[in-house]
Amino acid sequence: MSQKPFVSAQEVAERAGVSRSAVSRTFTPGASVSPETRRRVVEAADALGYHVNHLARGLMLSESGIVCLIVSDMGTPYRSSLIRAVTQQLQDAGKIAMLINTDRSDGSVDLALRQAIRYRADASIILSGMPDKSITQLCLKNGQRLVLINRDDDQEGPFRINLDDAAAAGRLVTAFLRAGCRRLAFANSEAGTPSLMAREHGFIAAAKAIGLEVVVERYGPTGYESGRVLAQRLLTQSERPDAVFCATDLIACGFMDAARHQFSIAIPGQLCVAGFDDIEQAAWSSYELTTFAQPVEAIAREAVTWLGKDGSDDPAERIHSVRLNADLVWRSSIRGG
Amino acid sequence: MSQKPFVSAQEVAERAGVSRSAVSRTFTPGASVSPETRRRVVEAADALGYHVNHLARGLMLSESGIVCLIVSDMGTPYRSSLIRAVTQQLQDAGKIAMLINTDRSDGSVDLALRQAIRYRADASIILSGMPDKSITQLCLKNGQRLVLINRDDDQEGPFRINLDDAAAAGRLVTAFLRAGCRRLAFANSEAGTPSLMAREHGFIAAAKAIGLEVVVERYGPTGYESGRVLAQRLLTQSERPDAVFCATDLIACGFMDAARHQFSIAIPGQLCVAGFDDIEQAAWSSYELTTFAQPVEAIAREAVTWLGKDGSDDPAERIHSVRLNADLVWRSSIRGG
DNA sequence: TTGTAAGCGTTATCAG
DNA sequence: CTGATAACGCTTACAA
Repeated sequence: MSQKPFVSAQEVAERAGVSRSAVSRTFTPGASVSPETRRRVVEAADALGYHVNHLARGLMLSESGIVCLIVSDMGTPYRSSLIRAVTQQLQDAGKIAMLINTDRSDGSVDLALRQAIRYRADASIILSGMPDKSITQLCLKNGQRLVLINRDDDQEGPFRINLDDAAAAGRLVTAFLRAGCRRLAFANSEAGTPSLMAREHGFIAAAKAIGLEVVVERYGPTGYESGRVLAQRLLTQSERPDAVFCATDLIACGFMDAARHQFSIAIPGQLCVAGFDDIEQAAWSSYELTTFAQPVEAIAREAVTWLGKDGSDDPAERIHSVRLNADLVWRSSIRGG
Repeated sequence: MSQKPFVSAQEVAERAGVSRSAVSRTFTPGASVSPETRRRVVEAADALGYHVNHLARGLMLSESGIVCLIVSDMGTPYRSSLIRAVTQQLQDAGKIAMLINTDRSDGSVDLALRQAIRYRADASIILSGMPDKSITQLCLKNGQRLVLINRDDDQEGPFRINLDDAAAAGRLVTAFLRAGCRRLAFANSEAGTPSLMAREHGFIAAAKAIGLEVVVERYGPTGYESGRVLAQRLLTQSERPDAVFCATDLIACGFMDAARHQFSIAIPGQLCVAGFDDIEQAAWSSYELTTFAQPVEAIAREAVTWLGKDGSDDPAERIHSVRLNADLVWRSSIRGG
């Protein structure tokens, strides 16, 4: 077809009979253009189908409007709902999301961040995995802002959004106790991420505080199938637990399904179960799972607002981390309530 | 901090003691550079933390490497798994995905495509909603390639990937028949998208072909809750159906939950159920849902391969649409099998 | 308010 | 193989 498909400001200017800077100004929020000029420019632009080239604009402004989302397991309910919330809020803030899938390998987080730098993303938001400290520094040095969600790291540069996993897990012990449970168990994956481990440790600590032991089992990746296997292991022990805290809802769903259909255990009659994340499925009537809600909207808001703040603030004054609460959502997988 | 955060090829050239074109060539796949020059350039680049600016590169090549994904309801299992597959394959092909959330309103698909043009995306892949024909033309005129997934439209320009929904739905009638079912029902949402309607019509037509009527009910958006409401309506009728085809798995899950827990109907004993999509939850033991599998990997592959093809081919020879099969996945929500 | 001109960081072209 | 030079499309002083 045509060799030069995109319309440039130059062509609009010619058609409108003005200079190309007039065109530029027309599409720049805080610029002064006479109403008459603006009208003619807009008219010509519409007729020609002109759209400002954000690549070129980004080149000039050294602000691309691009924010990279670095994610693995994005098919998972919790992850995908977080992506939904973040993309929506970014768009509301006039930015746009680039999505990088890091399922392949662990080093791929570093590769993803390199990609973000190449596209001169204004920032990167990391939802999974953990970048090498050297890459983090590289990003920061390149003026890239970094947000870590539920990564619970102690690096200084990035903005960190975390949940109070341990505190939440602690509150659950009381709930189990009120339901008359005494033999507590914790079903975790082998992923060993900080938030997963915080839930485990918080639960154990709170139990120990009132003199109860917790049987801990860890297996596989963080998903439904692991929940089934964990049920296999925990429910065949001589002293069967009467309360299980699963590290995530997905694990809890697998656990409940195995408990009911394979071991014919009544929930919550003979066994109380809790999860974490409050994915959509937790509310389905096959589960009715009591769980802690990830405040996805709040997380997204925190991230986007922080990005919106002027980077030129005194770095010392800038907030570097925020801790949000995970509220307990009561459903019928725990007795009482 | 520093005012000019990003390192440019210029600086690398100076440090390496070569011209900037030498630097450019070093990072351009098919360019000729002497091993010695390359070594010095790479060394300098590493030391300085240089990364090619893809914004500028895109400006030059008029090929940004960006592909826009236009999606609504991305928190949904089927959508998110498709996003996962597409992003992965795009990355494997050396491209990168921009994700645009169109949950807000219907016109937002048009807005999204405008955004894609601004960032000079090489292509846009539309997973939900339908763009106005004028916008489609605008994209095509701007050299943007367009892929429509399961949009089942008859526009000429875009590449269309569709499932044979009607044929799949037809095969299901036979399956229900073999299970001894005679009172068929179809549970649909009110969304009325082409693929949803094709399933409905295909099912009705195949049933009529063997002399059976189908009770059709439509309600709300395409989700779990609608499935519950649809169960409410279909299972309280005087002649209760003994087989229900739900337009999507999400609807089917809601339907099954209501049927079992609210109406105490045994599945598949008293009622056979089928869905569409084969989301992860369909395999969970609370559902064991017989369903049609969306070939997400194949869809992603078709899309990305088509994008990879040289756009300069004779447009007449270029393939404009492909139709994939949805295989039936047998599970225990239908008797026999 | 408007136009002119410089520069952002690339890559392609073309001599050498 | 290498280096100078001209685009690419935009914004923004600066001068009119």
